Amino acid sequence: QDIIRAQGFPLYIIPGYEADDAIATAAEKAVDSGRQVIIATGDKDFAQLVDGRLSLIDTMYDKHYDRDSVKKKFGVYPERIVDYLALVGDSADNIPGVEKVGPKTAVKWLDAYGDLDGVMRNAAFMTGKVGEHLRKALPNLPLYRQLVTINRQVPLPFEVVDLKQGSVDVAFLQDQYLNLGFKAWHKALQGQGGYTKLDYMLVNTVPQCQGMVTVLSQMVHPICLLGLYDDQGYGNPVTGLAVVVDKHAFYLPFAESSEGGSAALSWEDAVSSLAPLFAQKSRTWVTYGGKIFLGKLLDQNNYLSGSVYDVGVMGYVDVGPGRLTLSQMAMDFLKQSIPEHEEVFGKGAKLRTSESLGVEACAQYLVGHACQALALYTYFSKDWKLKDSKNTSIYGDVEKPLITILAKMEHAGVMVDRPYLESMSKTMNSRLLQLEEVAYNHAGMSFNLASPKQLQEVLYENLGLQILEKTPTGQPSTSESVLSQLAENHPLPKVLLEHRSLAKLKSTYVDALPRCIHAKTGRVHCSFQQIVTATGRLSCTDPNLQNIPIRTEDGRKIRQAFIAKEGNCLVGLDYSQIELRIMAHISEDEGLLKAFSEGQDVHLQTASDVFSVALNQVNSEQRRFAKVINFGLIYGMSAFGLAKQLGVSRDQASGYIDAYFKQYPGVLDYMNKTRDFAHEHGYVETLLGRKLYLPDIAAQKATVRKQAERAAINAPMQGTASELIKLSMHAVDEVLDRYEGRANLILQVHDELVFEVEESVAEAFMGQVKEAMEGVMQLRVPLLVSGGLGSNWGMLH
DNA sequence: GGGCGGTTATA
DNA sequence: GTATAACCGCCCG
Repeated sequence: QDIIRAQGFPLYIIPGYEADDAIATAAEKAVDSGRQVIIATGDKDFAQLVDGRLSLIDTMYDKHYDRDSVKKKFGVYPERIVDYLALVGDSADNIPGVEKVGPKTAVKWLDAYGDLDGVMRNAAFMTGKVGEHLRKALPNLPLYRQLVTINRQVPLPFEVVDLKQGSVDVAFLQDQYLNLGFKAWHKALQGQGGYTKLDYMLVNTVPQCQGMVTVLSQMVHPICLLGLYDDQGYGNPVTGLAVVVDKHAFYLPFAESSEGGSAALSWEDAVSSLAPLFAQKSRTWVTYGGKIFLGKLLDQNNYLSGSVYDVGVMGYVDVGPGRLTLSQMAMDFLKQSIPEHEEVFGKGAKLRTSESLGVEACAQYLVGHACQALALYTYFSKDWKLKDSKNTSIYGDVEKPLITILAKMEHAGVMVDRPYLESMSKTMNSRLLQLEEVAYNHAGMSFNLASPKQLQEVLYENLGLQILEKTPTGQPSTSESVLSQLAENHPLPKVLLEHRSLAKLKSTYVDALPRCIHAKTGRVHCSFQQIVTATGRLSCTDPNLQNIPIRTEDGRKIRQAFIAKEGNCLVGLDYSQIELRIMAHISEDEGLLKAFSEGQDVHLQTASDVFSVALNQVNSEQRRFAKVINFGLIYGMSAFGLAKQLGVSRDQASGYIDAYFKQYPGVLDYMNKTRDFAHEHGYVETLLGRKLYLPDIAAQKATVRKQAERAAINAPMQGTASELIKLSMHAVDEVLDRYEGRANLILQVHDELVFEVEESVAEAFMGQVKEAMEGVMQLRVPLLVSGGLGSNWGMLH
């Protein structure tokens, strides 16, 4: 409403009346005062108002309606429209009309009998089904006609002259459009009416490319490189490249291949021409999502020797995840409008290829984005401290060196045993069919076991089992924890549990992984995401190799499908209790520090302290409880949550927590201080100074706020752990250099690194990596790394 | 075909 | 009780 007023349009709200009626009344007044009136609407009801002085315009379809065109469109003149609508009905207004009567019948009747009254008088003579329907609707037809008739007796609080457009409040609109992200309107307000055409040089031959390189090599400015891909997945071609430096912009469209003497430029030729530039050690490169580009260079045995500034990663370090597309950052930080990839290329089934879009459109898109990337680099470099108070830079020291490492990992890929998984799939399939049969027998009917909706009917309506938990939407839950409890009273839930876990393993891993094996390399190349998590962790997609099963026996078999190439083995090293050690370090709690420095089993030590028994007197249940408490603390748990997890009363759980904090007061102090800090600042910090923002920390709703408080307690520990392993990846990268290709880092799983190493050097390598990982940070507690090696990933621990 | 809820795999 | 990604069914247009 504010925007409508600021646009200079008078806005009237007349309580108790429909807008249709107010519009019609105003229109009639205007006609009476001798004016020609046009109503802009898509609503067909208005056709009843049309006469010589009043017409309609449907802006959605760019159509104009006068008397004759109303007759042409509906088959009747405006004065019969209400009769017509009463017969046909109007779903938008909830008028049913006469059943089975559509435009054809209505027009036929109205032509034959003049008007609705005529039709009604002759209802008795109508033959067939429609005749019956008409007679059935007869009593209601006058009401329908009344309902579709627009009321022209609305008391208007204005005169026709008041409807003139007033002045436009440009400043207000500019501000609102910017805040609301109405980019096109914002741009239109600047009087530019769309995106500015950019000047760039088209580079589509090898000599032109060499010419460009000659120009660029003499310039010292940062160069922005932005690749274009129809599909960002591993192994897909680069379809275009924008090169922007200072005031110069180039666009290189890539032809499939330049073999056979074609003059067109191929990606391979471009890399060869650009190689001298890539080799410059002092060059600053600016990118967005540059990891993909680095991967493409690795395919060509090439890489960037200079510094890589990825504005996506810089944005992530500065403001955290979310709103990190170039388009969003350009708007948020630079107040500049460029289109999203989706706006130009579409999405889903309607995704367009760069070829179908054409070189000019791709060039406009990519060069525009490259210009903004360069501007964002400038913005982050001056406005944003590359060095902070702790003399470390999250971007420069943690994230920047990681980009190349991630590109190398993805490029290396992982070997997966296809025949092994395919045979496992068959075994699982027959077991699933068996379970299905058994389940149908227990249920007394067949149904889709994978449908929670159908399952819920079977369990709670047909079998009458007790509803123990509800889903967030209020439906009775059929989750694992519920089914486990129900299994004590009925045989079906146990069968479902086995079916569920087996089906999950089969669809997510056993069947999916072979489909991920790349045709050219014979390996699986996942994608590590560097700018998505709230804590600084990496995530992994396409496929996610950070959630490969390990806990169950069946699950572990899937790990065995991850193997090493001929003559190599897999080496895995992981930090033990890393987050708990970080908590000990940050909180400086004496008891916890002591537990770790003495090299104790920390859960055993906790159990001994909390339950006041000697170390050698702790029983297995006490140790299990202590372990749950230790984990719970890292997650900011409450007595309620602990009780649920342990299956004890809330009071008992509360007692354990009290006993814990009494033994480890420094931990309690840390929790309180962290929560307070989060409330005061809206963020918390990792050990290296990364700010982790908590937008919900001041929420009105207690549940939302409490959740943010728990996240605040967890974030410094999870975040610091993520930094620690990132630093260890840098350290390990140097070890890898010494092995000259005989060892490669292939996976990172939050506290674990997995390598593929030549068997002959594996033992020695493992020792060096362990040392590098343990020495990556000096904390108040020692860092302990345990490792293992074997022919597959299932054998490493 | 796309989006969402329910569920489950990992650290 | 923290942090993720992916699968399936279901519902919508």
